[in-house]
Amino acid sequence: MGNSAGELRREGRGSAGSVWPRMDELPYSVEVTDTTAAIADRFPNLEPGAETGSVVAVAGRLMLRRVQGKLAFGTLADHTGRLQLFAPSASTPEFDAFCALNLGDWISVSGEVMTTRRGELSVRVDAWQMLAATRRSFPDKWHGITDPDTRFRQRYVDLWVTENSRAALAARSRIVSLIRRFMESRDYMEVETPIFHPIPGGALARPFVTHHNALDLDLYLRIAPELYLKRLVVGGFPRVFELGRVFRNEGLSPRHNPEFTMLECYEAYGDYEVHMALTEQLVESLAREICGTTQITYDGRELNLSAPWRRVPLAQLVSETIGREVSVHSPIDELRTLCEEHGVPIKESYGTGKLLLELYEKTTEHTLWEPIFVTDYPKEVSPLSRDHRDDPLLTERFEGIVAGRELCNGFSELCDPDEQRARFEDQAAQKAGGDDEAMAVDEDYLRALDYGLPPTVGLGIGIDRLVMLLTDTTTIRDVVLFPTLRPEVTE
RNA sequence: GCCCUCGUAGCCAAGUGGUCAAGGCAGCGGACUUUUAAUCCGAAGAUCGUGGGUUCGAAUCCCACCGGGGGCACCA
Repeated sequence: MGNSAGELRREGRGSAGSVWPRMDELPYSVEVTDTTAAIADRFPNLEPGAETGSVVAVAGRLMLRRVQGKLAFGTLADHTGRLQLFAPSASTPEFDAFCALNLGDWISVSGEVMTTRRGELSVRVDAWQMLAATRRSFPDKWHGITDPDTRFRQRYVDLWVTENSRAALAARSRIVSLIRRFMESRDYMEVETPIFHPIPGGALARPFVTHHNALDLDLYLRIAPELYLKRLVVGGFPRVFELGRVFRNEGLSPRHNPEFTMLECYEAYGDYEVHMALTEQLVESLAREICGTTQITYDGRELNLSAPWRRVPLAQLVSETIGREVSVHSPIDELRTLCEEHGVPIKESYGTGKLLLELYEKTTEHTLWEPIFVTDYPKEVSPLSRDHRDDPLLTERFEGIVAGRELCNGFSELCDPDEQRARFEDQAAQKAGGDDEAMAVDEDYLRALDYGLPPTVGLGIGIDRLVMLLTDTTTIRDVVLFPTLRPEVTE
């Protein structure tokens, strides 16, 4: 593909000459009193031909322009919306230059708020100045950009011409802000733990590797903050959360970006029931704030996010799907046969827990639409979760599934250092056996557990997917400002 | 990584073997004092992603490469 940057061209400009504007003529600052939305809010019901006597100063980009000889109309866009500019030649300073503005130019305008004969709310251009010129032409003013590649690479243009883009990304910002407020209102303390990890841990995933020169040390970009956050609980902070980027060296898809944002939080003295309640309350409150309702539409289907959500053990769900009673206690050959029957690829090394999980993921997970907590995952596939109080082969772990996709993962935390060491060693053996995603033994984390981790529950929520859910978008690239792409080829 | 699919001017977009590759927007020149994607007139703008090949003839068919999208695999 070619270099698809906007065409570089700025000539003519009517009588204003070919070098206009000169960069040294552009202002260093400008007064702005109002956003376009604030003006629309303040004057909701003006009659046609009204004059308000109210003078405002607005700034943004000129998105449309309608010049008719001695009278010109413009449409100014800012981050809140659009507003018409009304420019009669008799009163507009440098009227010809105003008419010669290009679509996309940054300008500021001050003047009286009024309405036209047709009743359109406008600002009369009593004074104006250019703030920055576009020297590349803006996309088609009606069609915008349709090519996703161009949209993601030139997000700075996309945000102006694709309303959904701007709306989804603004919603993301608001969701992140609301999450912070929610957590703080429950006495959680926000912390920042390392992104460089000497031992990647806290999740099953392949990490990115980097290198520190002075220490001559390979470091890994974190795949999860989990183990550091639990060290902080050991350190005496009973409620901590981190809202930050994690990195996983995996394929890209409409639901995967190599760097994504995760909320992780830990609460001492609680078990997994506590965080199931927290999750459903958080999601419900976000839905109310962002969507105005808990009865949302996602990908064309209705979905009710109201708490409480169903809680169903994983083995029970699988049993319902395949019409046969199964559990981690089922004979391993029976589970292998069932996997085969359902077209689930398996490995010799899989125990009953892993086989059950595979069955669940391939046959059941995608069928779950309404929010549900799938609980009591096999110990074999949950190396950081605490044993289930009623069944030694299970853990007190849950995943929240919404619209057929995993939204979060949480569990009563494994506090027993000996048991944790055994689980780490089991993981390390799998890693030695060629599993790139298995965990390594983290001796310092084990030392922390030796000092005592109180009963604790932890939770991780994928923020990108949560934003997708609440903004009704089906591709993660629509909720990530600058999604990972191959570098553009430039000649 | 594998499979399918797409790539025509700054943007949108017709054209699927046959004269000099439609049209629109933006940009440029001109007309126009209440428009709403304003309208009208004029001129200009294209290595048809890149490189090979088949053919008398390729945007169109074949191969490779580059980039995108979808799916599979893996995960959140």
